[in-house]
Amino acid sequence: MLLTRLLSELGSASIRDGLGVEADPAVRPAQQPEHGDYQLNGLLALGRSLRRPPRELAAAVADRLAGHDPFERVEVAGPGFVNLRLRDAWIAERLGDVLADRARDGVPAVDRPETIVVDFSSPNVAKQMHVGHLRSTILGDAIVRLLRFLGHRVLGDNHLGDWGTQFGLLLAGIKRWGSQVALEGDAVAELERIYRLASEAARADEAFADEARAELARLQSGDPERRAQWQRFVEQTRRTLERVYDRLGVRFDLWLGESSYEAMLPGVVEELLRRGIAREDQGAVCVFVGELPEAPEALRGRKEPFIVRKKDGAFLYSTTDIATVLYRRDTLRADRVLYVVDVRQADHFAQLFATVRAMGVTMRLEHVGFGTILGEDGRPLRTRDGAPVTLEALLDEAVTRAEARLRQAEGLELDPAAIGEVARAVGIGAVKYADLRQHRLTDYRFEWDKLLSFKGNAGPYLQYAYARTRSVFRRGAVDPDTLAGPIVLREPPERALALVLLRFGDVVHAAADGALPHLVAEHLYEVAVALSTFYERCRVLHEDAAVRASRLALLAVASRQLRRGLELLGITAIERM
RNA sequence: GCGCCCGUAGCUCAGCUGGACAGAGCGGCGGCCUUCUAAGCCGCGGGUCGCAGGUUCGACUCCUGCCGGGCGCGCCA
Repeated sequence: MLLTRLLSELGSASIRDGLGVEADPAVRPAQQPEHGDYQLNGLLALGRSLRRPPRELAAAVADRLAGHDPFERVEVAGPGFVNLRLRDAWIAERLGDVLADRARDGVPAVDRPETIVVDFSSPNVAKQMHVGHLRSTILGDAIVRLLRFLGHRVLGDNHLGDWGTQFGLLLAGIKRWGSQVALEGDAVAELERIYRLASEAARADEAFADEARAELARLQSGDPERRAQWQRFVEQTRRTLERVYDRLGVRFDLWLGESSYEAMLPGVVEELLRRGIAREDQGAVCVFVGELPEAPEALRGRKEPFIVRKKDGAFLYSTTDIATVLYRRDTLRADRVLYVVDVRQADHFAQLFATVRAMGVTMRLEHVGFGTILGEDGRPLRTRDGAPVTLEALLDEAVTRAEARLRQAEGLELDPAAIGEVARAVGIGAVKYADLRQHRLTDYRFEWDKLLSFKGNAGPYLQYAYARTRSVFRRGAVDPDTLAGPIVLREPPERALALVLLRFGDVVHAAADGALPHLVAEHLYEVAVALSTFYERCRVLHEDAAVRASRLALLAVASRQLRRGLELLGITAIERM
């Protein structure tokens, strides 16, 4: 159930009946408990446009609203708010519906499913993943899960950087510094080493740079030997990547790297030229995006071009990105594409979108940007020696630290054999939660002690809250899936918990619509807090049958919602900890 | 130079797209384990929402200017 939608519909109908106009009732959860559970703010705005006193309008609407089933109290307050207090029994019944809805936990699917491509993670071949890829991977995965849960056909696509200039450098570098032994060992680390040497050499030594360009030309013209070498790079890299994705629990539907679009590139440039969207300038083919009628405000009048072919004839990632848009439209039949990419690339996407709009592309394209992960010093996260932190090392440290914390915890309900598994779930969950906790656009500070603190708003707290619910079911020897209530709300903590739980549908929809997983994180934290308070004040198992049945049912909804919410964020729920 | 983003409690962050006295976590102070996990709960203290104007019945939210910080801007991705 979407509580806000339900209340909005009642609100709109009451405005229609009472005032004879169509208007958004602007339903919001009440800020203060004295104001009730929900409030209508819409009459204030309406007062202005109708030039009538808002309180008068609010009174008319409150009148129409008052009779309806959900409300215990409807009252006009302040300058023209309508405060709504929901009936305990109504809340309990709706929660009963959620309890019965085992498939969706009360979150309705969207009315109109779409095909949505989510472009995320997208690391480079021949490089290890480092923290720079963490947010795209975690955020992208959560967004995929959210959209998919709402019934969309979602294609998570790992748009690998598997084509381009770096391969010329790599091929030339291998000839010079490659070690067959090392390549058979940790191939990606070796490739990375060679790449570093080669890119340095290319800067210092023109002859070597030429050599690299020649290698690239041979690769791109289909030389079989180089092609085979490249293929090996891709395969070796993919194996290394899969190891990290496995640990993170991340899956893709597609691995269509940049090389997949190679054949389309000449055609893209031709079309742009033919249609007059691009023109040659200083030997390069450029789209002067600032001149396009499709240009957004921020790009209007900009002089810098969007270059789609270099003066040496080579294509760029801009070209590939255009081809990718066309492929996603024509072959994947996407309605929407989400690019989960660092916000610093906002200009690139603005240019890309304006260019493809000029080509007649109408599907929804959205750059889902995100901020930078900062170290404890407030600068972008790096190792002591300035190198980017690899994801593998980061995850290792998270698990190690989690295990150390678990071992020093008192009252552990864990047999030693299970510690490793729980440490993995807690460590990795903590890293993910630290990322998903705040608005994706803000830069955030990565602080080990905070994210693994095991107290306050951190990943382990949510996992702990879930584990506690499971513990009650175990101790009571009840199967939560067979509980049927009925739920009766007796104590304030029960009502507070129930009300929070009823918001889940609204939250999941809002999070999916805005690609804002932090809304789910925030909600789960509220559930956990409400649950802890409930737990503190209300006994469950040692009560008489009716109270016990009701509280177990309430707990079952909370338990499932935590599990579902964590799953939507890609965080493992733990049975015991 | 042009453009984008940010500035909210000592620290880390929310603030639902203008609404009722601005919220949470950490840290500080004080309480609570003979009852289903104290990794918890309850309470207290803490903010001129960078500054100055403007629009509005009403501004953390919208507009303008300034200050401070981050980032992006022809042939890398």
